Amino acid sequence: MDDQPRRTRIQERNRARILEAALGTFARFGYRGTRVDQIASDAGMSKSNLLYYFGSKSEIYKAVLAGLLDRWLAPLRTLDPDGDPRRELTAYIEQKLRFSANEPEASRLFANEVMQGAPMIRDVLEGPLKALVEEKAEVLRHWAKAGKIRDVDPYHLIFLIWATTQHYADFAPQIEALTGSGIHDDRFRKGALETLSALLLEGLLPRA
Amino acid sequence: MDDQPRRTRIQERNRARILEAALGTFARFGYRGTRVDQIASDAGMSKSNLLYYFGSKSEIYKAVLAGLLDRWLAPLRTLDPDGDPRRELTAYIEQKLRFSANEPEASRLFANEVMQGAPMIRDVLEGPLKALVEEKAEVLRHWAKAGKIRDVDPYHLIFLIWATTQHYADFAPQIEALTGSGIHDDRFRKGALETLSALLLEGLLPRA
DNA sequence: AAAAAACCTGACCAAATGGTCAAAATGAGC
DNA sequence: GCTCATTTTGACCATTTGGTCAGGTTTTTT
Repeated sequence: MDDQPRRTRIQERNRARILEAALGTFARFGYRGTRVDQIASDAGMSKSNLLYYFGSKSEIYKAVLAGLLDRWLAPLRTLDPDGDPRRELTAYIEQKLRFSANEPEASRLFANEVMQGAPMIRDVLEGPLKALVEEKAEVLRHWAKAGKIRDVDPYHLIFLIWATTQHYADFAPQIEALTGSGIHDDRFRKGALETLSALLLEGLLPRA
Repeated sequence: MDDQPRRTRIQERNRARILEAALGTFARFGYRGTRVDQIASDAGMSKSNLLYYFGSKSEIYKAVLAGLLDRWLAPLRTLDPDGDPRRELTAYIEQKLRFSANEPEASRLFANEVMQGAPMIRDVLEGPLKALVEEKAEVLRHWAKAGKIRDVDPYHLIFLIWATTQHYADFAPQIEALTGSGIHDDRFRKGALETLSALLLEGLLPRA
């Protein structure tokens, strides 16, 4: 598949710099809104030099996305069919919130790519992601059948967790404007986790 | 404030066309990623003619956003402090889902603007929106004190509703790839509403 | 230290982009 | 039909953008 690229130290360092800078601008302005020049200057090098490492804008974009998808997907993989639903789901939410806190730009880039119609990652969505989600949906159905959780549509449940956790990264400016804080703050993140998992597990209405 | 512009029929029609086309491309590509030329061609007119109606790209953008904010905010305004929490929240979720179904592009444009740091609407977020949200948070706290709902952080609760409902518009391509359907579909929307309100109100764990 | 390879720069280019303008075409009011 | 205001066009412009390239500089290898 991937042949070993055999990279120099300089290459290693500069490619990393470029990818980091590119993540920032792609996340903010999308693919079309991003200027190669700006990536270069953010990465602290000339445009010519940047293009020495990545032949074109779209090549940078693909490289950034490729590194991103795995990290985005990882938390879902850890959902354990044999675990306790309450524990498992709380852990899942926590991992997703942590991702939003630690890599908000990655979250926003993913959102941006999907909002544009997922032109670059459509095959991943329809292939590996779809398979994984179906597998985990089956886990949820199984829990429901065993009476461990209520019988709800597993897809909408998964979407709810994605939406709420990613929201803290994707809409960070709004949240900051309204609350004066954000998911990067430890206390805030703890509050979000508690409220989210409590609502998801116990619901809003008082129990009889 | 706004002086009456006194517009021709032609102006009325062409401005509307432009704003609609602009909504589409701004939602997809963001401000910087959008090309004036493309808006014009989507609106069925020449770039020159478009610029006869709106003097510049940013003028178009501002006009689109201005028309959008009210519609985005409207549902929250209807939350009635004297109503039954269960009814009120379900109605709120339904309105937000309807918005995602009927105006997905508006939802995506809003998301895009916020993700870029809300440069154009920051003052609205920090002013009117903040005030309205604080007001409604107070309603939720009041319900909690009256024992009508559980005592949860009202802000995270509001974010949960925003996140989940908007997700169906903003991440439509992903949802479509995974489920083969989307919020535009009546049956799908009904399913989303039922699952969402059930989860939010009753929670996932079976009641004792 | 010489040679080879890797790295970097600045000048350059064609295409695209936001925007202007004078003049032509179309419409409304009489 | 005639006049005047509105609308539309196409040619044009300066700037920006993605990308190339020849040659110079630094690092690595021998």
